[in-house]
Amino acid sequence: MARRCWLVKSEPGTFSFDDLLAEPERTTAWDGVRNYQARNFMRDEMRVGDQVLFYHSNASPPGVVGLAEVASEPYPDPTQFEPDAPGYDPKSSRETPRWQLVDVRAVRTLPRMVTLERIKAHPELRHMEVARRGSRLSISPVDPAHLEIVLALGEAAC
DNA sequence: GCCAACGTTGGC
DNA sequence: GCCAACGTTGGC
Repeated sequence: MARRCWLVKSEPGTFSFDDLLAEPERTTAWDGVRNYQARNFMRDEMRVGDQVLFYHSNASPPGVVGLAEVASEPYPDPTQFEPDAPGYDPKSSRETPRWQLVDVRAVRTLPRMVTLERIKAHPELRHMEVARRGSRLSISPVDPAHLEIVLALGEAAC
């Protein structure tokens, strides 16, 4: 099966790529996603080993800062059952959980972050979901060729 | 902090 | 099923 590539957004003030590196096994459950399209990607299409671009949103500047990978099969997001969690969903039940997630593991920090500005200025990368005006999707599929370009741009001498 | 874009909710 | 109101995202 062809390898799939993804981009996930995170606000560095909430959870940065350095925070991910600091986790045990450099891995965390990608919890709190409450958007059906993003959930469907995790539940139906992500596979262990898929490459993931880690994007800092609401940052200055915003951009891709690291490479990660999918590190688990999908499973129910435990925070949907926790009344005190921001992602608590009273309409979900343990019998038929509404929200699924995967684990994400850090692979490496990019020597040079690839800013949204550079992505938008690139003749091919400008077609990425994250470059779309008004794009709010927190998990999006990435063309493998685009991922390779982003990684190349993220090398120090480029 | 502003505000455009977008998703969700709920009245009808 | 429509759509206005509302809340959130996220660039700037």
